This record gives sequence, structure tokens and C-alpha cells, in this order.
Amino acid sequence: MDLSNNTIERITKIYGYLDALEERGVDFVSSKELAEALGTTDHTIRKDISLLGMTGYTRKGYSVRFFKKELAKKLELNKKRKACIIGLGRLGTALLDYERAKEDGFEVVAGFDCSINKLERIRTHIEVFPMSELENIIKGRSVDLGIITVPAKSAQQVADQLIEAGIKGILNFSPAKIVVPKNIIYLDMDFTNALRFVAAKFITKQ
Amino acid sequence: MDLSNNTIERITKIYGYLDALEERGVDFVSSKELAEALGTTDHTIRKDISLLGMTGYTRKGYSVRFFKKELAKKLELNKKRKACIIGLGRLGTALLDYERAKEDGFEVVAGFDCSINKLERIRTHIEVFPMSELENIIKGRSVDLGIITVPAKSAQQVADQLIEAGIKGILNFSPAKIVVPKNIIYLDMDFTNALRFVAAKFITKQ
DNA sequence: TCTAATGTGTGAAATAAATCACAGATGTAA
DNA sequence: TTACATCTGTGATTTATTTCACACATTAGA
Ligand SMILES: NC(=O)c1ccc[n+]([C@@H]2O[C@H](COP(=O)([O-])OP(=O)(O)OC[C@H]3O[C@@H](n4cnc5c(N)ncnc54)[C@H](O)[C@@H]3O)[C@@H](O)[C@H]2O)c1
Ligand SMILES: NC(=O)c1ccc[n+]([C@@H]2O[C@H](COP(=O)([O-])OP(=O)(O)OC[C@H]3O[C@@H](n4cnc5c(N)ncnc54)[C@H](O)[C@@H]3O)[C@@H](O)[C@H]2O)c1
Repeated sequence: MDLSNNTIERITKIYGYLDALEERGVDFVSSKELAEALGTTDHTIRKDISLLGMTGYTRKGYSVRFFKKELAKKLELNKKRKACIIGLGRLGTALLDYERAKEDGFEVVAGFDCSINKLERIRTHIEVFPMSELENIIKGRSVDLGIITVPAKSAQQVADQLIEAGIKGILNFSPAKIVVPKNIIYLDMDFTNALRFVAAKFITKQ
Repeated sequence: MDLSNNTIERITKIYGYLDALEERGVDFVSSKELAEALGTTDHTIRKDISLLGMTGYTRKGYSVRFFKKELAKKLELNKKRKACIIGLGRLGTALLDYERAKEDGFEVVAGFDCSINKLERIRTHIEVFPMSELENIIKGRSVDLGIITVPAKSAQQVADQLIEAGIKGILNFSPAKIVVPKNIIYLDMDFTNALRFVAAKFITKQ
């Protein structure tokens, strides 16, 4: 498959929406409704779905149950990959205990911090380790994803350690701009950049 | 100005990178270095900058100090707009105390929660209020941005309340897909969607 | 004061993405 | 059972974005 990032992003959002619909007991959904929920057009949605090789029912739309199951299979969301979190401060610990993540393709299996003090005081049901264990744990437990929640000045260093340990993907919550090799999947979750983005939108839109 | 979302996003990232460079005492930066930091090409960077009507110096690149100042002026990052946070759970309280946000166009001036119990126990230097005060505060203090950190099932309702109160932009951290009028600036910060996105990337890339 | 090296600036070309348009298909209501 | 309304599926078209290519500085070094 070679889908554009935009398509992948919309598809994963559709999955989330289907999830909510299923919970509400809805059977069918139209491209128009999906489009409205995602803030795009029905054409785009149908095109995306068509690109995935999936089909709906004329005059009814898409079967929520079937569509969701099919998507989960295609995106391999059932296959629980493993994730770890580095930096157990305010943000890191919030993410550590965020149960919801389990339903979306990854399970957090370990936390790391450089401060032994922090490690001792932390209360969580997920195992936490000092940084010296990083490589052991990642290699030993086949951890695929590293979630970085350390201060900006340590972010690149932590990323390098993760890559060295054989990580395949990185989610970076720090405001630092991290450089990674092209074969590493990288996603910038920078909150401060989101604020600037909104600020810029304010002046271009209004 | 009518810049594409992609351009705006890159520009705001460039701003963040310039910030880091300034701190390190770097004077000039080339489009190539910026491109590497953002994971794009130097052509794209130069085009973006050219679109903004800004120029660099031949064979030297762009003056970090000047470029950053100019960008801040163009994006009005100096003009501190006001933001509020709705839902003071784990995530909400972490964001409430996140000082860094002040440097990026918004200042958090209020927190809201429906649980009086939570409001009483919370320890923060930012004022917190019950939901009944939402409209008063937003209107009275000219709050522009609402940051939603309530559970998914309440997210749409909170968004509606914010819009009713006259908010201009919304940042939604819940996994719910929220529908807002087109004149509201809306950004989806859904962490679970990011996980699914990465999961999808794993199978398309590897 | 040359010369080579390096990095910008920007129309033009190429590529990618979104939108359109309309032919099916099928449920619904009379 | 007929006519109509509605929603999908997808080539074709349009629009947007990225990439290219190269002229044009300017600096550094010989
Ligand atoms: N707090 C927020 O609301 C918020 C929001 C968005 C982004 N962020 C960003 O997320 C990151 C963490 O924020 P926070 O508020 O949780 O910070 P924090 O200071 O509370 O936590 C940082 C943690 O990282 C650990 N750490 C520091 N250097 C390390 C290293 N080299 N290796 C391993 N662990 C290390 C520290 O011991 C600490 O526990 C920061 O980059 C911040 O900018 C925070
Ligand atoms: N915890 C995380 O790491 C994390 C990460 C990403 C996203 N999220 C999402 O962010 C949101 C908050 O997560 P959390 O872990 O902080 O949850 P939480 O349960 O700790 O906090 C939710 C808060 O919202 C308040 N609330 C509920 N309904 C409300 C309403 N109608 N009006 C005002 N306040 C209301 C509750 O009193 C509570 O204080 C959720 O949607 C969650 O899915 C959480």
C-alpha cells in the first residue's frame, strides 16, 4: 500500500469516529456524515475508502461494524505493538496511565527516567526503569515505539539512545526539533507549535 | 495573507527551531539546515520564506535574530492571546502549569471543571472556576482559545458551550471528533489518533 | 583582484491531492 | 411495480503544493 499521509490521517480519524458510532449502536454511516465529522468533503472520504479497496452499500453508506473491523485488520490495530515512555514528569506519567492507548495499536509496557528519585516515588502499574536499562528492555521486549516526554534540551539525546537501541518509531512531545534517520517513523506532538499554529491561523483567518 | 496550512505549520516549526538556535548563540542558518531539522527540502523552505516576503543573505543564509523577530511580528506571537482549559484531570492540570506556553502566542488565564471537588483540591497559580462561570469569564476576559481536556463523551457539549460563549479557537485533546462551525479555528490533538497513525505507518513503510 | 564555492530567490515544470460529475445501484413510497 | 430520491465508486479535471533549475549575489581564499 502507498497511501498519502493525508489519507492515512483521515482513515485513522474515520476509525475513531466509527468506534464512537459503534458504541452508540449505529449500523450505517454515509460518506457525507464522515466528511462532516472530519471537516472535509464526501468526495475525499469516498476516494480515500476507494483507495483502500473497500466498498459500501448504495443508498445506505458503509456498515459501521464491518468497516471498522476491516480497517482494524488493514491497519493492524489488533496486533498490539509495544511502546515505552521516556521522561516521567507531569506529562509522561499522565500518558503512562492512559488506558485508552491500549485500544489503538500500542500498549505502553515500560517507563524510563534518569532520576532514581522519581522512579522510586512513582505510583503506577506499569514497570519503570532507569535509563541504563533502556537498550535491554527495548531489545528484550521488542518495543517498537518510544514516546519522548523529557525536557527539550535532552530530547535529541534520548532519541539517539532510542534509535541506538533499535526503536522503529518515535513520538516526540517536547518542543525540540529532533533529527532522525529516514527509516524511523517520526511524529512531532509539539504542543507549543500547535499554539503558534493557531496564533498564525488567527491572523490569516480573521 | 493566504498561506496553506502546510506552509503555516512549517513556518511555526521554523520559529521553534530559530528559538533553539538563538539560545545556542547561532547567528545564521541556511535553508538546508532548516530543511533537515523539519524533515523537508531546502527548496520548500526557501519557497515558504519567499511566500512570506522575507529574504536572507547570499552565501550566509538567514539571520536567526532578525528572522525570528520578523516572524514573531508577522504571526503576532508577541500579542499574548488568552486561553482557558476545560477539564482539570491529569492532562488538563499538566497543561495548566505548562509555563512554556506563554512564549508561544497564548497565555492560560483560567481553568474550568464540572467537579467542585476537583476545583477545591487543585493546587495551581492559575484561577480555576466551575462550569457555570465559563461564559462570564470568556466574555469578560476576552479569552480566544479553549483547550478541551474532558472525557470524550463530554467533548462536543463543552465545545458547544465554548462556541456559545464566543470562543474563537479550540484545541481538542479528547479522542472525540468534534463538529464546529467553519469560522472557528479548530485543531485536533488526539493522542490515540497519533498512535493509530503510527501503527498505519508501520505497515505501509515496513 | 580573481576565482571557486556556496547559498538565496523565484518563475516554470512536475507531482500530488482534492474536487467534480455522473453512471450505477438500491431502498422507499405511492 | 414504477418512479424517484439517495448514496456509492471512480475516471477526468482542476487546483494546490512541491520540486527543479538556474541566474544572481557574496564571501573566502589564493
Ligand atoms: N507539562 C505539560 O503540560 C507539557 C505539555 C506539552 C509538552 N510538554 C513537554 O513535554 C516534556 C515534559 O514535560 P513535563 O512538564 O512533564 O516536564 P517535567 O520536568 O515534569 O518532566 C521531565 C522528566 O524527564 C526526566 N528527564 C530529564 N532528562 C532526562 C533524560 N536525559 N533521560 C531521561 N529522563 C530525563 C526528568 O527526570 C523528569 O522526570 C517537555 O519537553 C515539555 O516541554 C509538557
Ligand atoms: N491522560 C492522558 O494521558 C491523556 C492523553 C491524551 C488524551 N487524553 C484525553 O484527554 C481527556 C482528559 O484525560 P484525563 O486523563 O486528564 O482524564 P481525567 O478523567 O483525569 O480528567 C477529566 C476531567 O474532566 C472533568 N469533566 C468531565 N466532564 C466535564 C464537563 N462536562 N465539563 C467540565 N469538566 C468535565 C472531570 O471532572 C475531570 O476532572 C480525555 O478525553 C482523554 O481521552 C488523556
